[in-house]
Amino acid sequence: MELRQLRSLIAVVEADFSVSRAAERLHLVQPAVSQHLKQLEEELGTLLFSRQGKRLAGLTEAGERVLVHARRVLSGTASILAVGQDHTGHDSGVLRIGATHTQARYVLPPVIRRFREEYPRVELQILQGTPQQLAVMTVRDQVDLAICTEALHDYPGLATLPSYRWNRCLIAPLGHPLLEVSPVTLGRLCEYPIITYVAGFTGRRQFSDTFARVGLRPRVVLSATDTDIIKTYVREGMGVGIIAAPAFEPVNDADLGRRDLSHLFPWETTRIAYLRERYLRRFQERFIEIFKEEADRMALGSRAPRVPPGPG
Amino acid sequence: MELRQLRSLIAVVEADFSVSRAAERLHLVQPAVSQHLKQLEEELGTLLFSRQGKRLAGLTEAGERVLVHARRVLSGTASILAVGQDHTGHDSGVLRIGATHTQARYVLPPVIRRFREEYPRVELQILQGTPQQLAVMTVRDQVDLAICTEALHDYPGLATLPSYRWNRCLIAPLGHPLLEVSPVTLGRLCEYPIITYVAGFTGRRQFSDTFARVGLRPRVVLSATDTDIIKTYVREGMGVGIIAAPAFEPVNDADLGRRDLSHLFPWETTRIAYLRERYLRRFQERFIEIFKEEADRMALGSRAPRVPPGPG
DNA sequence: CGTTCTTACGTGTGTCGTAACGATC
DNA sequence: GATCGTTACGACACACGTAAGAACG
Repeated sequence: MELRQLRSLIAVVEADFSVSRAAERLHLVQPAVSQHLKQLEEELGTLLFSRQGKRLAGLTEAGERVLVHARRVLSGTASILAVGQDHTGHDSGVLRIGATHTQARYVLPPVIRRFREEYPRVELQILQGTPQQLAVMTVRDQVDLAICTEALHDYPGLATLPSYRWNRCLIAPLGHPLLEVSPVTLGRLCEYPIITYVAGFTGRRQFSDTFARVGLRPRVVLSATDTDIIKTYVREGMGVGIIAAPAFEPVNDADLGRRDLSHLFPWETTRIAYLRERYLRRFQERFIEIFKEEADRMALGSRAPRVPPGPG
Repeated sequence: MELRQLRSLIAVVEADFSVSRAAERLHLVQPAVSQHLKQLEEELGTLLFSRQGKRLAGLTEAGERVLVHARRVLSGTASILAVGQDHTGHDSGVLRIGATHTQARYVLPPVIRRFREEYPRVELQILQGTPQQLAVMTVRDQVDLAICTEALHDYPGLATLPSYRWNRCLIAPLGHPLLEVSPVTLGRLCEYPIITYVAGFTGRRQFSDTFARVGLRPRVVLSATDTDIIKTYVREGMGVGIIAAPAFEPVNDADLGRRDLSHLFPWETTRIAYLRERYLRRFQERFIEIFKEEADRMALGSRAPRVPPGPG
């Protein structure tokens, strides 16, 4: 068995079972990749691909199983290379961060700024996606770190560190009655059209559950994945927004009124996730540190409780 | 990076940094192994070994880190080969079981007997060790499955399945006063010299803690790792034995009296451990099944509670 | 002086690329 | 007929083994 054979296996799977495209990606010619697959199947004594004629159609059961471990193997070699780069003293490399829009837009900027100062030679990549997608990207080693609030529990291969806790706030055009009335209750919220996140994003599940538990049905007239979109339509007067508190920017959002809602909803914990077994380079660990520091600083301004030391 | 380079790295470490002996084990000549190490160090740009002159003395920090992942990589390739063997239909191979003496002597025999009938072409190896050693052997992939009650919690890389619960019983020469008096209490036990397991074995910690918690100090006059040894000295009249109940054999031990002590001590859970990430071959999973079935059968004869479904 | 690792060199294996062939939509 | 995979073949690379040299106890 050779590493190149495993690389070809994975490349073919990720190229939707096109050997030619896999070969391109690997900077090889197509017969070479074909040979790798053949050699693997011969050594293992089993077909890894189901075929339709000559064309590859999918993985056999054996193929699925092999794939899992092939990924582990190559992840291991990547870790080994990373150790090397860490010890050559070059603080250079690539840091691939997976984040939702809310994280990338409102939470990450100060973190990124500090990180860039410390590691100017590290190329930063921010890849966006739904929490679900981020989790998958992380286990597939397409991002180094993922930052999100949801969907991480289902992947035992991921280690997750709690980074900060947050809750929601209400935003509305200045002068809106909900900004004046005291106190705000779940019932009051239901009297107005609401704009918030779509399901699967930024604590939407807990949001909905909170109302459901007391038998209320909020009138969500619009939901979006991005806080920006929510703000936009709040400004247009389509309804009141319920957003993650860290996403409110006092300066840019001075035209909007804001009220804290942490007495109404459960606190959410945003976590940093990465592949449990992989080697984290120095600057990757440092990024996590900076993130936590900035998160703590942010928490000082709010009433957020400390993150629990809980397990991943 | 090539797999052979990683193999050489590991072999050299496991040969106490002798390149020649590593080469022997790998069925290579010594310059070949030297070259592998050199290539690895060159590719990573770091020394992996600390040297005294030409001789290798130990691993550098980078070397230690690389070693961890190199093991993962080769464990992955082993899993891939195992998938292949599972799918070629040959139910042959090797099953390496790590067990303490108590397990190997009193619990495993019926399991092994059934397993051998089902898989006559699988070679069985029973490797003995302390629970601590067994855990290490498992993470190093020197055994496939380890069966023990202790020391597994400290290794996050291990998956553990609860298999059966057991408690202790008292053994003494027939006619011994402790066999007659009713009921047996911790206090009564302290009146007699006791023979039981050494620390780190077969629930010795819980044994000692139980007494300590009520301020009693049992007079342990002899401790051993093997139940056989304990029985021997009980027969010689050196004291009463406190052993794992499954280790009492009504037929062979007819010359000894026995009393259940499960009302005095906490129940222990024996677990089956294996490397979390590795692929378990069919017959390996089947062995676990058989083990659990036999454990259940054994539990029917005792008052043992069902194993909890708890996590690994 | 034996042991152990390094360096040097030749041979043979095997990997990849080119090219021609076959199948499938 | 264009696309995609397989087969055939040759050139180049390189991994291993042999053999000789250098450091260490």
